Amino acid sequence: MRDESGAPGRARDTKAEIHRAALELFSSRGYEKTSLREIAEQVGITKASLYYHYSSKQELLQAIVGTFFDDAKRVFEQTDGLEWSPERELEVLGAYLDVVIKHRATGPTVLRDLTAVLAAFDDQLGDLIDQSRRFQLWLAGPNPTIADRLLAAAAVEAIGAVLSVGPDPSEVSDEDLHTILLEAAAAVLSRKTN
Amino acid sequence: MRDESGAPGRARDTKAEIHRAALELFSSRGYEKTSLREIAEQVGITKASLYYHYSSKQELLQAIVGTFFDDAKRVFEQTDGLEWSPERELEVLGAYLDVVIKHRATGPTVLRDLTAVLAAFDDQLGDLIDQSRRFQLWLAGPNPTIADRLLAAAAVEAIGAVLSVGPDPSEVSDEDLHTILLEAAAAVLSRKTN
DNA sequence: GTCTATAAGGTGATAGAC
DNA sequence: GTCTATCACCTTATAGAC
Repeated sequence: MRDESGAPGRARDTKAEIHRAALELFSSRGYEKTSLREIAEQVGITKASLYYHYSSKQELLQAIVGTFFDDAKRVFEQTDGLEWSPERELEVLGAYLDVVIKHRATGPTVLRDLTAVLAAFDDQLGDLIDQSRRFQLWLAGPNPTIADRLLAAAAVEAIGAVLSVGPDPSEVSDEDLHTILLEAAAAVLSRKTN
Repeated sequence: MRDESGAPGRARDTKAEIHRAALELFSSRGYEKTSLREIAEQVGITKASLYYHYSSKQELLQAIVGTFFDDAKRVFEQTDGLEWSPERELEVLGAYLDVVIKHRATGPTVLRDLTAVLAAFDDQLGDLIDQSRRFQLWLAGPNPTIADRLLAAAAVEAIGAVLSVGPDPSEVSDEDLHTILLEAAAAVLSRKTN
């Protein structure tokens, strides 16, 4: 009766280890190609035990990618009803960049098996895509041309270069990463007509 | 003895239809989640017949993505031993952009199931990654700082915004796409120290 | 919390008739 | 070129003992 859900006792270690092992395997081998047997093996338990902690493979994926989506969603929502201005544009873009930097360890999993990720978030998917679209449209500025919208998309893509450096901060610090890529994205947006 | 390999007789239609159906299904449902049964069903043949044309699922994927990789490789190789200059930088970037635009229909498949694609090109993978890295390093210019290399990566990522518009040229023409995104990528590269 | 054992079903691939 | 029939395998998931 000691460590149920709140207490950080031994019981939670297994769940955390499963999470860690899954993230690692999903990132390197991909979601579909990683079987629950492999994850269980790496942790040192059996498949059945794994099911005690996570009731499905999808739930495991949701636990891994979910926090990233939540954070991203918060940034997207931030622009709803917000009046556009050049300064706010940079602020919002910077906030999004921070989210990507923070969750860059989960980045490869999202990139490598987007299909599976999308399937796992099937119910929230409509909202997410919608908000992402509104986010990019907001970035495009007032009365955007098609070129403006394309540039907004390119700016967001440029931020994805975060993943071109490894997850450890050996080469570049998070601050440098933020500064350099925000500059890059801003340079793209500066090509807009407004 | 009429239509063997060269002649465009009826015989080749099935193979082309398989290719088309597979591209469509891979793009929408993903590679791993698309079964050969589904592809065969869509074409109106059986799985076994499919195997007459493509001897494995991987071979089908290779046929779909292969031409894109070949074209991309050619652009990458182009920079080997080529002396860097601002003008050439734009030329090379434009050539890469053209390749992405040309193959944008296969883009989603590569993006969505990168894992499977990488597995299918296991043997050529070392070369491809190596050449891609050299390509980005060349783009970074002479004596690049870490920031320069990051910007080169961001420029390449920005070009990926091609996929944010659909595969049909209804909204934007290929020429406009080229102009706008080349400008965007150039804007990113202009932040470099050289 | 973890185990063994097993269910139920789909997968890629092959053999051989037509 | 296409079919029917089948194989061997692996998967996710569950039941119930310890």
